[in-house]
Amino acid sequence: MQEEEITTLANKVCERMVNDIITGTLAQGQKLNEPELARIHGISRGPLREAMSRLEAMRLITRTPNVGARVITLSYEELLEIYQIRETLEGLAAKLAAQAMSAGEKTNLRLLLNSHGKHILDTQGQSYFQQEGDVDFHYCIIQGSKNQRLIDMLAGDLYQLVRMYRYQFSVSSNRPQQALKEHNQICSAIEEGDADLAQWLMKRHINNARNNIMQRMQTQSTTQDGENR
Amino acid sequence: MQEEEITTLANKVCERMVNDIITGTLAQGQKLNEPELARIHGISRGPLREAMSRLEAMRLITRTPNVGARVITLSYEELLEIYQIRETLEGLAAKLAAQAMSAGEKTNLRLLLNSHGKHILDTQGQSYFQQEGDVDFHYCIIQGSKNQRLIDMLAGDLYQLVRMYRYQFSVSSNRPQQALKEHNQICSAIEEGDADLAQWLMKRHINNARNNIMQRMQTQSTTQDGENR
DNA sequence: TTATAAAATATTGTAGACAATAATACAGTA
DNA sequence: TACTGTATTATTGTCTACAATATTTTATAA
Repeated sequence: MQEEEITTLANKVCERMVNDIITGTLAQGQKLNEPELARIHGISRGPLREAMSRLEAMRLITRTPNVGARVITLSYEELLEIYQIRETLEGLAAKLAAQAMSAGEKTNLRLLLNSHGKHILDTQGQSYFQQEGDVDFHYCIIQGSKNQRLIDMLAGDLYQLVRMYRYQFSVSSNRPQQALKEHNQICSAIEEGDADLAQWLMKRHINNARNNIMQRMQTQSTTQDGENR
Repeated sequence: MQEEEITTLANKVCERMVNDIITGTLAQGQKLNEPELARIHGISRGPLREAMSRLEAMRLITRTPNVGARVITLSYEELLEIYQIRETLEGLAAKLAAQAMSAGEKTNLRLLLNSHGKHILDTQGQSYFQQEGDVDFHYCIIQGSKNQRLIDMLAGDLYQLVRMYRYQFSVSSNRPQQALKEHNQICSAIEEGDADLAQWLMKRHINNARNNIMQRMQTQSTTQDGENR
């Protein structure tokens, strides 16, 4: 088999750097030194700069000509912006999914939620898995919309940002049961092909998630802002 | 004064190539030869490849490792996808603008529409200007939303795509009076701070525009598809 | 004549060196 | 001591050359 997943150095390093930024290995606001990064990843500066061009396009880093690149810094305000957009776009995705998902896809979605429910019963402290499970659910619906550009937007740059906020602010869901209930409601609406209801439920779901996260960020606020400027 | 607008070769060439793709100088589906392009723009392949990385991130070109890059090809289906997304996002922008625009900004928006009205009276055939004027109006509202990420999404990649469709399919508005009327309605709602109405009107406006464009594309269909594959 | 395989060519991917700009350290002066 | 201008260093931007892969051409055999 030649499932070698052919790719280029720039691609591989780009992926790695995305993860480094999201997980905080490359800290917020950190200056990115090209020769050093090239050495770390074992490549030359050419491909590295291509990777950085893509990171810039994803808005994970900012670049100033002749000065250099820095990792972005997250903010409460931007998180609000992102959730406003997610609410609208994922609402659209749910609406389209209710119209476009096949019977098989709907079945898989239901099975996914069942497994989540079982997992919550088994380990009622493990919120990390729930977090990823939440991702799976939303990811399935996004895919189900069949709108490729919408999929690219939500499952691409925007999703990386959401992941980054979750990692860096450690705001995994603390309400897995409630979230699962809302997921089930959305799933039912999709199964019944009730597009408008699916859209409305999804928007409310994301709005709830936002309020939850905001509340938790308030409490722990001003914990970040560290050694780099 | 040193308003030199400092920038890099990759940036300049990227901008130029964006325009070449949108206007069709680089035709849909065309293979992009790196040495040739580098020669044309008078730079080496390094910066050129950085520019292409950004074009790829904007999804104006597609790249296959070890094979090369091609300009994207537009399709009826993708245009539908884009309008679905625009309807949602610009609806959100109108809603936010109604809440966030300053008194001065609202005044400017009204003045812009007045000048459009005057222009339509003066030259009732000039649809190209109307097209750009339409852009100005939407652009103002997007900016007025004050949601920077939303602004980036709508005024960035997505907007370039819309421009590209307009150029390549020559679908400028053939209903300037009607469009202006709808613009005035939206403007009024924003002036009154009626966010929900502004959102609803904007969604309907874009939906109308989409129907108009689709109708015209139907008639001229299968006129494209040319000499390059 | 058609199909297959090998050679030749062209194109992309990568590395390293040089040039230009910015950041830093240092010295001189008020 | 504080400040300004200069020299030094470091970093980014760019170019050229080479390596690896893909494409095209040519030759050979069925």
